[in-house]
Formats: sequence, structure tokens, C-alpha cells
Amino acid sequence: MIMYRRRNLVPSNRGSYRLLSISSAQMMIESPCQNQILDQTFSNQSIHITQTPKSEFSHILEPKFYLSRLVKCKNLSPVYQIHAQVIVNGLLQNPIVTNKILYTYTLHKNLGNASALFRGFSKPDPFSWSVMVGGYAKAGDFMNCFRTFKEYIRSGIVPDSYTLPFVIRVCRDTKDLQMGRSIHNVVYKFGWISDPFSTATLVDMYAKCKVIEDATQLFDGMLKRDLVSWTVMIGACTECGNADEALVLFDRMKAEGTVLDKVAMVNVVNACAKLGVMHKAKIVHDYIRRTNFSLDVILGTAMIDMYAKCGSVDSAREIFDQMREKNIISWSAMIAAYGYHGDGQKALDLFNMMLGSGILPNNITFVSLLYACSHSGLVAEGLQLFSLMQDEYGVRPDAKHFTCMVDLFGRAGKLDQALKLIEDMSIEKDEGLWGALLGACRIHGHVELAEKAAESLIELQPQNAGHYVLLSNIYAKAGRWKEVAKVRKLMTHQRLKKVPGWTWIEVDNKIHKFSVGDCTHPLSKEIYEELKQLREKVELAGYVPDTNFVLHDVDEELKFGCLYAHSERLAISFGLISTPEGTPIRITKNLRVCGDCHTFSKYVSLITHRVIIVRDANRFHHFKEGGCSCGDYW
DNA sequence: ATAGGGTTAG
Repeated sequence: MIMYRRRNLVPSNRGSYRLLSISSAQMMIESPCQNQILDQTFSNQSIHITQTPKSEFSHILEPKFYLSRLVKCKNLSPVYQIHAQVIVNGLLQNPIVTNKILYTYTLHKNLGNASALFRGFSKPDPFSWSVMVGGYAKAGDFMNCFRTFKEYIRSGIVPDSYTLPFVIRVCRDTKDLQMGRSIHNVVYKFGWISDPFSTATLVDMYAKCKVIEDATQLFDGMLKRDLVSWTVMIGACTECGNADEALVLFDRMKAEGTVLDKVAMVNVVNACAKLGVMHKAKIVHDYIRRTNFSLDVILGTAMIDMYAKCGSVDSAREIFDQMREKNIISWSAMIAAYGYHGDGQKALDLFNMMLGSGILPNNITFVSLLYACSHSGLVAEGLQLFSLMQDEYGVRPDAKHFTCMVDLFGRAGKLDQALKLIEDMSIEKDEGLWGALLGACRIHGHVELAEKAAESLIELQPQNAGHYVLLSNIYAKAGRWKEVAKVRKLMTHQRLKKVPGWTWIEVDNKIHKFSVGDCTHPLSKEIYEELKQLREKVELAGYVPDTNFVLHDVDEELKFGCLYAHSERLAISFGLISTPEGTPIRITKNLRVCGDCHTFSKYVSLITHRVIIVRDANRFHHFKEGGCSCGDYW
């Protein structure tokens, strides 16, 4: 005699039953099969049942039997089968089995079945709660995730710490700092603060919400730091603009004897990329070599980016060629590397190679490509790519693509086309776009258009003092002193001040940092002298400060004294001078002013072998002595 | 049986 409630299983054909729904299955808990063992074969969610002597099928009453089968489920349909089988065999009372089914539903993002099953639990244990909260988080249903979490906390049962990382991650992904802080309180209240999982996730959450102070405080207070905590903190420093500190942590971590894994290394590599210091990049690469990591896609791609941003596109390419597996991100990173090193043709060649290997470009690939074109003066190619991406690859241009195109036209002196593009575009215009237009106006002295761009920038970022200064300079050049006064007054009124720029010099693998007028560095006298000499050489070589360059930031120039804001031209002049043989002198100027997002040159670097690298908004342009590889628009 | 950290653009 079979003891389950047959009405919950619908007969599909003779001796065969189908599990109707999870809620009807719940009812089966009350009447498990006790006396009979059922031999079952399954197809299409149907259970074929024949009665067999108990001894031959005792294994199907073992929880282990179901657990191992649940783990192997690649999709939902075998899960239904197993679920039905569990019901029929009366194993739904076993919390381990039932929770595993619950977990398997959430793993396949079927929260409907999971919650139906969950609701039938008279006393969900912490495991069940955790699986539900995590399930909603994985499925991207953040509302229900938080709701379930609250219910869990209020349910009165003593919670364990497994649920926390789920909800904290949701706060991180949604950048919901307020919720994150309140979860932090819960963590504290239940004494989970000593749990490295919860704490590491909180550190990560604070970092991604850009509150490095809270991240640091938590990390410093940790009693035990494991590999992940260190990794998260290294990433946090980089994320919040302190890559220097990230590398200090890397050293501390090694000193404590922690062995880094690939994920940790990716974070260290990112710190180097952000810093842009070749010396550090080499140390990190050495470490990676010594530890014999295979270059997987992610680590390899991160290293391509690191070498490219540290100025060596060749080393980047070496890594690229060494990688066995490459995905679209690796290709895009390498294309971008050529782009910001001013080698647009190589970027295009690589793109064609990529297409040849059957990899489809995405929106980011096209950003890198268009960038490469604009910075190499490849106007026709850029235009062609811009239509190709839409017609051939169905990539809708976003603000970044338009920005590249405006830059492409602008640098090539085709301001009217740039303007037309902006006027015709239907998507929202962001600060990058106006910045690109302003950059073009600066080069070509288009005052009215620059005024429009600067005004739009101020409208978008009213707190960015740099925009006001630019606008005021535009008015000053046009002799519109009333407007100048108005803008300056507006600035004072809003208590806006420009953040001073800083400069760093790398000599013999050592970094020397100083800000304008700062003489605290022991070698600052020599540094200023070097800059002075460079300027003299530049002028001897025929460089004349361009007084027609109407829209530059006068304050900025005054500050830096020896270097011009218009560093692109300066770099060409630099190309005519030589550097002391054998001494790697790299002078890097960083106009890091108020998040200045235009195409102003952000760095000028001078390297041995008479190669000049201009770093412009994170991109590099190479100039070799006696020539310029960047097209004719310079 | 369940939990934390990774790549391109900006």
C-alpha cells in the first residue's frame, strides 16, 4: 500500500506520476512512504513507479543518494525529478536534503519554486534562511533579498553569519551606502565583526562606495587578516585613488608570509597600472614569474593593461602573445594600449586579427578603436569604424563613442563636423563630450563654441572649479571682463577653489613627488633646475609659447612655470632635444585638477633613447626624435 | 548542505 497522497501527483500514464507544483508537494511531508520502496525511472518530470522489495533499493532512501545527484544537476528538470522522488520516498523531512533542493532551485535562479518550498517549512533553519537571502541576491531581486533578510533577523532564531556577505554584496553592487551601514550595524550587533567573511565584504563595500576611511578602519581593526581581506584592501586603496598604499600593503602582506594567489595578484597589478610606474610593474611581474602562476585570461589582461599604462606597449604585447586564452577583454585591452600609445595603425591591425580569430567586438572594443583613431589622426578610418560598429555589429554608440568622434573631428580641425555630430545625437550629452569639444576649441581657438561647452560643463558639474576657471579665461581672452568678474564671483560665492596640481619625477627608479611651489623635497632645487633647463632647451630648439592658443588655463600655466598646459606641442619640441645618455630621467607632470576631464595633457614624460611620451588623460603618445608618429594634426 | 576578493572604456 502506497502511503503518499496520490492527488498531489497527477497520473500521466499507467504507473506514472507528475509532480504538479511545489506547494502540492509540500503536503506530501505529512504522509511519507514508509513501508514500500519505489523503483522509479524518470522522464519529463514524470515518475514511473513500480513496487519492489525493500532490500534491493535501500540506497534510494539514503540522503547521500539525493545530495550527490542534486549537485550534478545542470538544469532544472532533473531537479524536479529528484524533488518528486524525495517526496515520494518520504525524505522531505530531512532538512539536509530539503535544504539542498532549496539551494539547487536558487542556484538555477528559480526563486518561485524556492520560495514556495521555503514557505512550507514550519521552522526554517539558518541554512534555509541564508539560501533564500542568497538566492534572491544571485537572481538580482534585491528587494526580496532585503525583505527576507529582515524577516530572518526578526524571526527570533539565532542567526549565523553566512547570510551577511550576500546582503553586503547587494549593497556594494547597488552602491547603497546607507543600507550598507545599517547592515554593518547588524554585523556588529550579532558579534560577526570578527568573521573574516563579513568584514572583508564590508571593506569591499565601503571601498566601492568610495568611503576609504571606513574601509581602512575596518581593515585595521581586523584581528586576523586572511588572503581575501588583504586582497580586498589592496583593491580598496586602488579604487579610492591610493595605488601607492596598495603596493605598501602588497609588501606588508608578503612580509607577513601570506602567499598571494591569482586574484590577489590581479589587484596588485591593477594598482601598478593606476600608478603607472614601470619600476613597480617589473617587481610585480617578477613576483608573478617566481610564483609560477599560469597567465590566465584575467591576470594576463590585467598585465597587458599594467604594462601599457606604465609606458611599455611592447611588454604589453609580449604578455598578450604569451596568453593561451584570450577573450574580448584581452583583445580590447591590447587595442586600447596601441591606441593610447599613439599607434592607431597597430590598433586597427590587431582589430582585424581579432575578427579573423572569430571574436566579436563589443562596445568597449569600439571605444578603444575610435580612441586610437582620434589620437592617431585616422579620421577616415574612425568614421568607417563608427558606421561599421552600428551596421555590422549592432553596437549602439553611447556617449563615449560620440566623445571619441568629437575628439576625432576636433583634433583634425573639423569643428563643424564635431558640432553637427553633437547636435544630431539623441542620447544625453555628458561632461566627457563637452570636454572633448572644449579641447577641440582650445586647439583651434573657437571662442563661442568653447563658451558653450564650458557652460554646459558647469551645468553638469557645478562643483568643478576647473570649469569656471576655463570659462573665465575664455571671457578674458575675448575681452569680456564683465563676464570674467561674474564667473569669478560665482566661484567665490560657491566657495570653489582649484585643487593644486602635483608633479612627480621618477629618477633611477625612485619617485619624487612635489606640488607647485613646494620646496620640501630634498632635491627640489635640482628638480626645478632640470625643468628650467628643459624649457631653455625647448626654446632654443625653436619652441615659442603659443599666444594664439587662446583658451588654455592661465592659472595652470603659471603654476607649473616651466611646463605649458599645451604639452602636446611642447613634447614635439622635446623631441628635438636629447637626454643624458644612460640616465633614465622621466619627468611626469600631472595636471590632476578638479577631475579635469578634457583632453588636456595630463602627463608629460621624458624617457631615454630620445623618445617622448605624452600621457594625455591616461593615454600615451610616443614621439621619436625627428618625427612624430601621431599623425599630422600635431 | 550555505558565505568574502579578479580583466578592457569611464
